Amino acid sequence: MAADDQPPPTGPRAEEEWLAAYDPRAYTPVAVTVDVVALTLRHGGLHVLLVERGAPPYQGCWALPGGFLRAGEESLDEAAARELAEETGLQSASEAETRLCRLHLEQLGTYGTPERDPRMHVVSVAYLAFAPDLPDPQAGTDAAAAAWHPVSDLDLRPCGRSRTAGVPADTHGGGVDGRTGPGPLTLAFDHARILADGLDRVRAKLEYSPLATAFLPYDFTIPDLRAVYEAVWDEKLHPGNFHRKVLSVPGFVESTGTTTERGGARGGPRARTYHAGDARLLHPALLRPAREGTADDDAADSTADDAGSR
Amino acid sequence: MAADDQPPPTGPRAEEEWLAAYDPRAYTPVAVTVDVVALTLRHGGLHVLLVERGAPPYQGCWALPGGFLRAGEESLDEAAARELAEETGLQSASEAETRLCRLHLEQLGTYGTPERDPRMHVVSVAYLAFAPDLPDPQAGTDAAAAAWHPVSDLDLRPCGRSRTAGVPADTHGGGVDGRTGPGPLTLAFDHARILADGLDRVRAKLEYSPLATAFLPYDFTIPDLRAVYEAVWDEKLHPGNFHRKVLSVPGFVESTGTTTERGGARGGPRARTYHAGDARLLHPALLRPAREGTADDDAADSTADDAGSR
DNA sequence: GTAATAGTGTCTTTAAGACAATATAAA
DNA sequence: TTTATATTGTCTTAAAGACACTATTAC
Repeated sequence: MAADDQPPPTGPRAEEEWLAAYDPRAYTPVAVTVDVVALTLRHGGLHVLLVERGAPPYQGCWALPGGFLRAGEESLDEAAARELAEETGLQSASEAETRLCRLHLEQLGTYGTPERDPRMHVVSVAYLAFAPDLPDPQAGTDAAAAAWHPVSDLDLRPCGRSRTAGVPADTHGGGVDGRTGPGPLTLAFDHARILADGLDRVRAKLEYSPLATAFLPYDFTIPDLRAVYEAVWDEKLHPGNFHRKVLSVPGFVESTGTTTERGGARGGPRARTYHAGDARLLHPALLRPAREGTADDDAADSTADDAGSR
Repeated sequence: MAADDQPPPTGPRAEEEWLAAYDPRAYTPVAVTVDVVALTLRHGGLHVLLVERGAPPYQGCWALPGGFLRAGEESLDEAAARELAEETGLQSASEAETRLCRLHLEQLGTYGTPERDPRMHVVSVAYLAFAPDLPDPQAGTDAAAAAWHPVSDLDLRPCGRSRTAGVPADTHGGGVDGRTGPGPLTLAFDHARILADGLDRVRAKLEYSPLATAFLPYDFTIPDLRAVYEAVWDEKLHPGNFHRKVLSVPGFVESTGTTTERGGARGGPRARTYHAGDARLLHPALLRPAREGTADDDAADSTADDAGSR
């Protein structure tokens, strides 16, 4: 269903309640927001876009960028794209087209426990975005501060166990590049959980989809692509086997016929360049090397999508 | 973020708007509902639970069971479980425990285009449920009628292209078992899309998760399990290879040491029985046979979850 | 008996992973 | 020259799929 049948206030289904469905202001409200887990690769490491909260709760804490769904005006996808454009500061149409056109945006999952926001019941639809190296976000637009943070600097443990709302995690002046913070940052609300789910998703998705290319510019080399996999999976891959394997998957990459201008920073021949092929699914998949300790204790289903077949 | 920063009405971020976030009744409302794609196996075929709408819009059409999120009272998961229990008529605590305890419930995705419900902006969080053969739903509880419909009888084309709201698809008296309908049924709202996404998800999930066992009673045979795969994938599988493969995946099934009482309906030896093992991910996966025509045109990412690794 | 099915064995092909080797470019 | 890296080759092992075979049960 979409909207009908018993409205929120419990009780038998009477006619007046039926009609009440047409005026939702009459009963307990729910807020709908959209949050974005935006990932990019900088200096060879995976980074996530965060904003610093300027007001309670969790004042001074970092949080995922997001905002209210504009009711009646936009879809969830549109709201996510809008929030991301606002928060990255890529607001001008030209820049947004240039930098965000290659952006991949997909729904991650929806989080809606009543107590996740102390003020009211908030249902947040989380999105996952991958983009090639983006510039530092322009402040002044929205949040107090926005910055790319290395994922490895964040505390992603199960939950914000100590819900001491508003404690500014001692790393206030972490700097705009987020790389000088002292200890692991804790995120506001249940954003650590959302980010963890997003990381699980992107790690899984690299296996059976060609989305690693969304982290790279239009033309790239096989070693570039390998660097994406190594950063996201946090594992070294065998260069030779990786190279052969990528080329063996139909539709993954297409040769441009040219090579890079220079060799690698530390020597080596010039690499050939490629761009993304037309495959939407990798066949066969690029399976992650089996981790011994992590045999079966992965999350088989935490929250949201896939629909990817193979 | 969860709830803060600019409230829906556009404009610069002023203090009064900030405070307005604490009284969401002040601006355009959004309704949050939860819809469930409940799948079960009956007579060897995949069936979905539908309810017949008793009021406009789409009066007389079939729709996914669902209802409003009870703001402040329950999480999304709880709302989905509640709706499913209500709609299947398994309301009594004992029955619900007996029949729904083995139920698998996971979030599918969230649908929120402004025009998906003609009355107002409704954001629907869709869930996917698998269960062993369930009884026919008890009417009288909620919707006008609820019934299991063979998935093959439904029209799942891209969209409800003819949005002629309220036309009762000529199959009004299709019967409670939903198997005597004349033509393919069309679903209300965007429920055809949601169902299609759910089917994509379950088909993909059988590959790398042991969830096929959620369609079966506690004890089952390998041929039972094969029947689940064949019904969901709509493909015949090689009995010998399937049998060996299932047994070769660690943690998929565990032998009970006994066999069925009788052989197959049409002859054959008694099969050994098993129950689900403790693996949460299949390793190696049971890959679907490659369809020639469907090489790459699957949906690589339509809407929501996974977080399943491999 | 006849027909159908459970379960196993074997073989071929494909893909993954471990190494090794060669060529090219930076310092 | 030295060192690092791109790219290709070879070999071993694991798994998928095709096919054949035996044993068991319903009718």
